[in-house]
Amino acid sequence: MRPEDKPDGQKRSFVEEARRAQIIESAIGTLAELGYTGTSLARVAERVGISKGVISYHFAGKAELMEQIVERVYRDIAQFVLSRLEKEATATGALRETIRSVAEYMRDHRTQLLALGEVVTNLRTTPDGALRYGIAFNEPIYDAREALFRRGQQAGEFRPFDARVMSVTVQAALDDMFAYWVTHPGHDLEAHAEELADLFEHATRSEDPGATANR
Amino acid sequence: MRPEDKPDGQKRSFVEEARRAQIIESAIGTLAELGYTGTSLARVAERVGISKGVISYHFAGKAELMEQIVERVYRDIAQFVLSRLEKEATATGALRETIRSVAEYMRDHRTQLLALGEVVTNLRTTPDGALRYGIAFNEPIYDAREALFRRGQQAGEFRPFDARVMSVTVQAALDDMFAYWVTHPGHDLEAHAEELADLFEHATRSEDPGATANR
DNA sequence: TTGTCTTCTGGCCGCACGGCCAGAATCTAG
DNA sequence: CTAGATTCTGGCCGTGCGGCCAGAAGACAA
Repeated sequence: MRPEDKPDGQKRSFVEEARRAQIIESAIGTLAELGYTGTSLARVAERVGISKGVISYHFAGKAELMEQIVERVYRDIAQFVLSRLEKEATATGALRETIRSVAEYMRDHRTQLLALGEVVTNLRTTPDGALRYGIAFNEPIYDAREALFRRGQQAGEFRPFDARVMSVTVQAALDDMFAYWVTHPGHDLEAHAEELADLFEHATRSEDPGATANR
Repeated sequence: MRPEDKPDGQKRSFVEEARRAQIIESAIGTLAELGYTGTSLARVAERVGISKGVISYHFAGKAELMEQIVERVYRDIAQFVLSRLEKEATATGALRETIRSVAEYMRDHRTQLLALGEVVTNLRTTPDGALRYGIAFNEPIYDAREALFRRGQQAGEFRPFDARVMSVTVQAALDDMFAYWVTHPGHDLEAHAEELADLFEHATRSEDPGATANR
């Protein structure tokens, strides 16, 4: 019996889990180098040094492999950033720390994030051609950040603005900071992040400097 | 002799140009609906109601067809936005008008911009797997907007900030405004654009309100 | 050592793709 | 009307893909 046919989830052997991780990492590397179109099961297998059939043995198909990549990378970055935010009391500080921590994660996980981008913008599972993830994929991020902005507005730290638009824009700024850094290897990622933090501090802060308490 | 073998460019017959345009439009529609992977020459031909070979007759290959799409859409939007900017005297006004005009273009050219995005993020012509366009594609936009920001800074309208980061971020905000609108059909694009204009006005304006003249 | 369960190999299958071409159809100039 | 140029058809070709499987190889408990 092939293990990927199991109902869902529990009790995978250690060896099996190791193989799955190995294949996932190979797929991540291939995605980052050759893009989604260039990532065939044959190439992923070759990079590990195994036969192509092993992937079919451990994963239900190419789609499941891709989804595992998204799940793993997404969970990882979310955990990293959220753990950093716990220490921040003010909304202003949390916003700046969001940008800093994301930049730091990008610096140390370039390959994973490139792969994530490839899958999110290309994987289609339904026959109608709709993207499996797409932008809607960011919705949980938008929601969380929106809540942060509202808190800052109620505390008087932030001026009144559309929290949803601000959330979307922050995410866009972070995504393109990454994309720009990837294509400009000499670019100073840290400085870019600080510049972004300043940018959004100016964009969000209350017009009246004295109104720090709740009005 | 096949017309696509001509040295480059001039004297294409009217009929031929019409066919090329027809095929390009079909490709744009297909890209917008089914994405890059789903856009085969067969499907593009089917949508026009012609044989697949006609595309090979009028274009050197799939890559040339895709490049023609980019060239056409890119030139169109650039012309639209630049014509709007001519009327603006101040850097602040030009920034706001940039955002407004791009949003208006998006509203009226949804399909074209979807297709442009598909090609830019997927077309690879070199065997090493590098993207044909990628983010570097935005470089002329960055340069022009950077010049605008510097002018505003010298005029005292804008605070000191990194003009390159601000340029990249404005473009990111516009791109994601489009992406968000595409996935949320009920979203108010115009309101989003105004919100963005406010956002960047706060982000860029000089700290000292009195310093409107050159210092 | 033997038997069973897990894991892997190597290769085959059908499919969709982009490219290509021989010849048919259509248009146009003389 | 005729001859040549332009445009199109329909189908064939090689390639690479994801999926699949029969049987070999390895791990391990009895």
